[in-house]
Amino acid sequence: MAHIKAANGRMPNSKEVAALANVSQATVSRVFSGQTNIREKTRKRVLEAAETLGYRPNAMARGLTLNRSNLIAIVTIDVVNPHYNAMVNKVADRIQYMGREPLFFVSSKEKNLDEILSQVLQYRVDAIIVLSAAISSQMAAECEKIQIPVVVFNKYTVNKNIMTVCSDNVQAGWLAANYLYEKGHRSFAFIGSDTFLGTSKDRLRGFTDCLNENGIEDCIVRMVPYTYEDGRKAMEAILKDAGKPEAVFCAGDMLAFGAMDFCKNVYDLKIPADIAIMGFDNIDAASWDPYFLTTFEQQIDKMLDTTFDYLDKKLNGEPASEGVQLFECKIIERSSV
Amino acid sequence: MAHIKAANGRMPNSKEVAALANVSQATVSRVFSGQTNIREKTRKRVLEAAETLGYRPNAMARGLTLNRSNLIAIVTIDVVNPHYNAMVNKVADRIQYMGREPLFFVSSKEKNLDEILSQVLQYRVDAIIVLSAAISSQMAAECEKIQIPVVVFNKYTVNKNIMTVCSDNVQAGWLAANYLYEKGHRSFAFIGSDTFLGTSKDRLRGFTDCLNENGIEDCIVRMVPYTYEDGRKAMEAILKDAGKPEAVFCAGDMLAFGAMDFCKNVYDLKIPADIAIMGFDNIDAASWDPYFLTTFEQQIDKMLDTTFDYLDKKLNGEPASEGVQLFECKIIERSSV
DNA sequence: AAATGAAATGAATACGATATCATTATAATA
DNA sequence: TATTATAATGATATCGTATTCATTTCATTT
Repeated sequence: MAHIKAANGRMPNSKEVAALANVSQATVSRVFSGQTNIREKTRKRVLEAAETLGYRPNAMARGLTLNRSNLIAIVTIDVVNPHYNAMVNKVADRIQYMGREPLFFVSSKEKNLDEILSQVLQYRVDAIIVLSAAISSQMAAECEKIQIPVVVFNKYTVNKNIMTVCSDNVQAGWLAANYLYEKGHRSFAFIGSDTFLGTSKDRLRGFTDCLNENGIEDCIVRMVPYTYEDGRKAMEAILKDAGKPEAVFCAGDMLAFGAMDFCKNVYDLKIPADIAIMGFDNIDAASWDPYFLTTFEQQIDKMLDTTFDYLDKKLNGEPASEGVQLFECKIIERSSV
Repeated sequence: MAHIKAANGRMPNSKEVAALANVSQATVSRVFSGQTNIREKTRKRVLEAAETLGYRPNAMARGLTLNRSNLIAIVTIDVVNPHYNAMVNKVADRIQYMGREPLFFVSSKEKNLDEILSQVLQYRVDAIIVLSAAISSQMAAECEKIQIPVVVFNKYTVNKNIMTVCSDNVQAGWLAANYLYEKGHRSFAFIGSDTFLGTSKDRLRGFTDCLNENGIEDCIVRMVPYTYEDGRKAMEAILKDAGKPEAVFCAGDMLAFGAMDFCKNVYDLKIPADIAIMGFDNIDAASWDPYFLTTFEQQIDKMLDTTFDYLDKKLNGEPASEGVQLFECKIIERSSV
């Protein structure tokens, strides 16, 4: 069925469809914007003409008149992290599920977030979801002014006026220490990631808080980037400089894998007999044979529910309250502790 | 610095900026579209006014007049696969690097590709990059008609008129068999993924071709989804049903990991002494201690170069030839063979 | 068949930018 | 200073849709 007749490398517009269907442009518009007051006969004629010409409504023109783009911006950071990537995918899925399209913005070291948001705003997106990055209060104010809802996901922001959906990292850190302490460990190390610095710091704070409560003041701390290699190196540094701790808490499974492999294969330590290791995120590989890592699981789906409930309300003009929503992380017990 | 004065939840437009700066709207437009013929004094005045009002050009209005959106669509499939995710990230990066924005479309089982492309076209994207999915020739024809360049990445398509950038999977399969044969192996199995069925089939074809050339007719074949678990199960089935082959070629590292772990931990086989295993993609984990997997590396960066060279040319109106571009895969030798 | 109200359609305009063409200001030359 | 040539700016049409308001068509009732 050769249904393409667009003349000159341009897509046909509603006017041309109207001409072919012998109706006004307004009628075509009504058919495609799902209005009800259209005679069935007319609607059919219009749809046929559109099919013949290969017509598709122009989203930009529509956006211009409606003053909304049907786009939702996802602002991410540039990092290879299975857990993070999976999260991004889920967010994109949800956006599509609500009938909108995800517009992607990756913030690198060069471009700071404000610069990027400035770009984002050019597209008159319906909403903005920022993953693991901090938004300036100035930019937040601007978004509020022009009524673009913003959700900051997985990054604790102080601003009371924007929606923040985040795991309770401080609590998780505390739980980790508590769990390890109760298992009988008395000397500790922490490997965090400066790629997710805020998150790592929170986890570390909860971790040391709990240790302090139990009268333990010392905790070896290494902050490194976020790769397997970094986990190995951090572990090496810990073992060399400070001697073997009884338990290591890693703010990321990949770091934990590196640490585990280094302990096992270089220092010939048995896990958990000689040293206990705990991770974070529960990525797929955490349940694989060589690791079977005790780790934390974030309630991503619940967090997404909250995020999109909020956005749905906001985008429908219903009231919705901002503020920080914290979600508990759960320990997944395996055999590395 | 309170620089936001947008009145009523609407962003200011160029007219308002013009009024404040005492120039015509056209002049504001010229300043923001980077024209040169503007007196420095005027430009400064305009920029100040814009800053005061928090003005940002409306990308939809601009797109409407220019008849291009500055958006490039990335059409992906919904799958958790580190290698695939990394690829998607890289594509997004490149799009941003060329000054455009990536618009995401995830094609699931429910929505077929044509339906999605129909959506895509509404946004009048400048170009479309389809990852690991097949585009119908009808849709390809339509895109060509309206002059939207399309690149199909990592999925072999027959259509001669659209640009296809793909690893040479048949050759890679052949190379795998050849490599294993030369290492002395004489009985083989293949684990492929029906998530990436076309790719797997090509690799299998090359694999068996080479085996046949060496007088080997038998090859156990399992096609499964794409997870670690699937790799385990496939391996289990192979060992149970067909007995232990000397070498297994997996069309994906995750499958290989599952297969390896099953061999090691359930059947107590030594790798590579008892059984050789070869993977595909060279994801990060392939170089980790527990696996150290011999695998293939795709020349993603070169493929992206080709992709974006093509797009750059097309988008600048320069001639560029379509067709299939195949890229060799390289064996990364480690210790699983 | 005429009158009435509701439903369907058309005409005109707004949305916010770019680009063309006309006009004015500026600089360069005689 | 008068005369050009050129640079800078302004006025206006245009892009493709949605929407308001006016008008026509249709079905229903009398």
